[in-house]
Amino acid sequence: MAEGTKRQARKIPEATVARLPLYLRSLLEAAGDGTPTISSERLAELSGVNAAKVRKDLSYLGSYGTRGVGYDVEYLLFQMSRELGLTKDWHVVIAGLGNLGHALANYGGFGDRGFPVAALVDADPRVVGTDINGITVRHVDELGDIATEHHIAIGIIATPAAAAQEVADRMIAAGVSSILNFAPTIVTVPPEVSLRKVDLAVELQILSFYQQRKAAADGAGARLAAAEAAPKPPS
Amino acid sequence: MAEGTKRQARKIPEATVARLPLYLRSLLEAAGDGTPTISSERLAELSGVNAAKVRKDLSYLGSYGTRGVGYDVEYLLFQMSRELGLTKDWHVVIAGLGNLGHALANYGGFGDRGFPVAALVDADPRVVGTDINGITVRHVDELGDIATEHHIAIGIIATPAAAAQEVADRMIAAGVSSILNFAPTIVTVPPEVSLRKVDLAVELQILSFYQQRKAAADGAGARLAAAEAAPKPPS
DNA sequence: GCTCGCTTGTGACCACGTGAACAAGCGGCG
DNA sequence: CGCCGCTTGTTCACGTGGTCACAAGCGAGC
Repeated sequence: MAEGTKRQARKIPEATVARLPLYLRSLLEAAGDGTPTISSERLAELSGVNAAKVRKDLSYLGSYGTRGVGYDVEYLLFQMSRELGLTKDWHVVIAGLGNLGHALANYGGFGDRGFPVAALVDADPRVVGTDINGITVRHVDELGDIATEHHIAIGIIATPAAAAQEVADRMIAAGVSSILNFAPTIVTVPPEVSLRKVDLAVELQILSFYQQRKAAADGAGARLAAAEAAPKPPS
Repeated sequence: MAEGTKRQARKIPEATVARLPLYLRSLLEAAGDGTPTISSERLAELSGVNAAKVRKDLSYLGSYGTRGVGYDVEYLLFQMSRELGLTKDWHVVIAGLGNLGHALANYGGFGDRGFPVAALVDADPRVVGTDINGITVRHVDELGDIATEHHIAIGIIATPAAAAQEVADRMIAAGVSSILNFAPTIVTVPPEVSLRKVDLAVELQILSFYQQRKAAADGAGARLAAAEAAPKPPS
């Protein structure tokens, strides 16, 4: 116990981690209805996955269910919140206050879910100093002070693509170790920093691909085949 | 060839499809610099993946490279755009004009990338009739007319969670067959409809999980272990 | 025209995640 | 107190995706 090797936390697969928030939301819903216990099957239905996966995912957290009965909703909520690190608030900073950044700053849903927006930064002098949802926008150069001042660990990048890497670097230098990137570009970070990205254009293009396939299936095969047979480019 | 079985298009793995837009963006960047050809290694670097994966992904589209040289940027751009269905515009409708919907409607990036916003709908009578970015918001009841009128195949849901399923159902009834859901809830659709979801709170919670792990690794193991040993809920 | 270096395309292998099936175990009922 | 139904937790088989390594093939240079 007092060994030099610290006890390794259970290894939870990434795919499972990505589903935990879904379960959490479903559990909150069930708790709101006053349901005392919930079966894996019901939880699966609410979360849009299948029951076997739910049980396996939950088993990574521990054996919190009761055979023949199900899972105690409140208890599971507590354990899951703890595992997800939601027992404390995580202050976030939003960088870039264009259309999207503005919307994110105004969106109250973050604070409700334990992610209060503690600070806003931008590089544009016309935006710096303005007030959004009660928070004054400060200059991106002040990131270091802001981050230590508010104990910020999570940063959201909503800048244009060209500025994203620069902003990410500054955030990391300021001690931010988790970044959510909305800018349509690749941002590289050191391995100890977590990075997730959300790209709206990419999502639409993926939908477009399948839409295209559906359209092509409706008898447009010939045209497609012809295009495929097009000669290589001029050498 | 004139068989009853229509020629099956190459099967492209979902994971590959999700990366194609990244390659496309990198190729556009390279084309902007005037680069005539690009190697898989360079393309990998620009897209943030590894070279072997790039080659395998591109090979699903066909043998469009030249050994010893690389890929012709313009030609590959053309082939990829065609495969992704980006040779034509896809008109989209946005449902729900709260903070996020508003930002999406104002965001010019969609039109530029071939996804012009053709219509806006909302259920709130105070919002219906207002003008956003030159488009008049119409009532969600008119979805059927609007969809056929504008040939809309892609819908974006930016409503509150409670309304999302209802809106999705209406979109599908109106002929929309691809949906991008921003509402924090599970939406179920028939199998022939494509659905993708983006949930900001979920993304933050995933980051929170890993942040929590990092924090726990810094000597807070004892407290964690204690919490884990907590007794089961009152029976 | 031949060789050599470079880059693609692909086959084999491995890891991970998924889905089904089943034993273990809990609570309720007779 | 023992049986029975129900639900979990786990095991096993499978499919998908990722990585590596290498043969195939193209172009340049001599």
